[in-house]
Amino acid sequence: MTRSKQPLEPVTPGKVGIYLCGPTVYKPSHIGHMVGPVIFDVIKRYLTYRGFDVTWVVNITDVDDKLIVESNQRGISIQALANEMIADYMTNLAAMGVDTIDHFPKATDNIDAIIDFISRLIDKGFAYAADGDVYFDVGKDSAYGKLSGRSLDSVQGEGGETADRKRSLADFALWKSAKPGEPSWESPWGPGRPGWHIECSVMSQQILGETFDIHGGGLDLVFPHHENEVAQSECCHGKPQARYWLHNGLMQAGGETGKVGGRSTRAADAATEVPAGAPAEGDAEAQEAGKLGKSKGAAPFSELLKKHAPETIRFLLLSNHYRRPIYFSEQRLEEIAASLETFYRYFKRYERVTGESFYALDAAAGSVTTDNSDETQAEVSRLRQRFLDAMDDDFNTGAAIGDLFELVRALNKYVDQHALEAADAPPAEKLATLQQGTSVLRELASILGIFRQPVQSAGGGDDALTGELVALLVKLRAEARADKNYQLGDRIRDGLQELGVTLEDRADGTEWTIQR
RNA sequence: GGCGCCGUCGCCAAGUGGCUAAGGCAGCGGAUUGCAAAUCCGCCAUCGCCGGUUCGAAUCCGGCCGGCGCCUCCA
Repeated sequence: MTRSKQPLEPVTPGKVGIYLCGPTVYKPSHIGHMVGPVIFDVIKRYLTYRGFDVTWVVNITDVDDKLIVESNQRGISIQALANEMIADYMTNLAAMGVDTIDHFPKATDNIDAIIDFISRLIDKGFAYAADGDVYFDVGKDSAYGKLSGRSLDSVQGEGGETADRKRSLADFALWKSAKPGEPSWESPWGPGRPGWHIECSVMSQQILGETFDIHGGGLDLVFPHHENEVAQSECCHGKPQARYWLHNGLMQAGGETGKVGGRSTRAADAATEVPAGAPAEGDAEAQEAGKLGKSKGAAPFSELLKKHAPETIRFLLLSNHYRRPIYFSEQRLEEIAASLETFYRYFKRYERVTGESFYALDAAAGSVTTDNSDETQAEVSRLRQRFLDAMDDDFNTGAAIGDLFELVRALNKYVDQHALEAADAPPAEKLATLQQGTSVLRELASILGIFRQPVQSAGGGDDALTGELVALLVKLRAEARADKNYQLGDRIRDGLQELGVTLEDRADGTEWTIQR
């Protein structure tokens, strides 16, 4: 509520309760729906790493006008629709590596509690029933508007057919009476269903308590959703609902060049200089910038997953500070994928040198950095500390990732300096230093929830035959080179390169990778 | 119109009063390599514009320009 960073002081020392507003399950999720979960997954991982006992709740809103409309259009029940979209959401979360959510409460599982909650608000005079509807009376809440920073008279409120039942247009529905054919539950005010905001007030309180620590959601939810939620909760029990509010920036659909909106006026300038109808049009969809959402028709997340590795998408979401908007484009994802190769190549290199898989390293073992007499060890512990400082500063994952790149460079340098890759039997203490430094990388990466599993092996081809064919060409090239027939060898290599196969000659043979 | 956010290297992106303005992608030079690839080393920005506060500002204040979000469903 202070609109500033504050030190974390949990309600209960050592424990942290987090509530993140989840999806209304009426359509397949798009990439925007993954932003909050990925960010809070990292937040939970970090707080857990720091020794807190964290409980994280993500609600599922499975009854709402939008579900009714969509289910009618498709001719299925809202339960069937909800189940289908929940399954889609869960699949997408799993792909993103978000597996730290403790509770997924559903609105329809908590109707009784919602009715109780509304009754209490009526009893306290903060809400009133009208023709089967129940509305929250914003005029009774002197604090209304404190979260989003707006004054009551600046709130328009929704008009429409219910306008005449409300005391003020800014009042919002806690309970909506059912029209014929609509799903409904019995209540003291007649058959109906919950309004949009009430489920979050109720379910957060049920699981995390009246006052909990962190409430999150997209920036677009600040008003009216969170404003109304705070109003309901705090009028109901008279205590603060959440101690800290974290709102993530929204995903912006970017153009092909990655230049979006205000990031560069040059694109706009150039456009005005170009005669209408000339080049620039290209791909109208890609030129458009703005928030993703149903109005923009963002692609289902499952489609995106077909084209890009999950880890690439996760990395994109963590590559800047969570409060800032994320500019999304195909080109951006390709750049991210290219930068990730630096890590993947190091992991393979580490395995060549030590015979041990990076992924087998113990993520918890990285913390022991005692000997700083060695230059590399000193650098590793310096970067580790900088990473943790960045995370302490409002979960600055963008800065933290920068430290990861510096860390991998320090480790590559160490391998180079001591020629560990060339040596038949590298000195044990050198290997120990390398292993120690690499386990720090593993430790820090696990906080971000990245590099947890090997990505599909970069060797190997689309199918077995491709792999065998490449292997055959590599063998032929090796024979040509053995005969000093470099011309033929290079022709094979260049030809493969044109097909997207890159060869790397090493002391112990030739390694190859396919870019797709 | 009201409320809020933002403008840092070709692109992405840290930094919000004082070390040489992180890091990535792209690019250039070098080491290495038969040549490459990979790796390492080096080079590559005075922070939208104007004015002010200050010993000192990308960082604070004011104005301007540009962009975005919310005010109606949206993570």
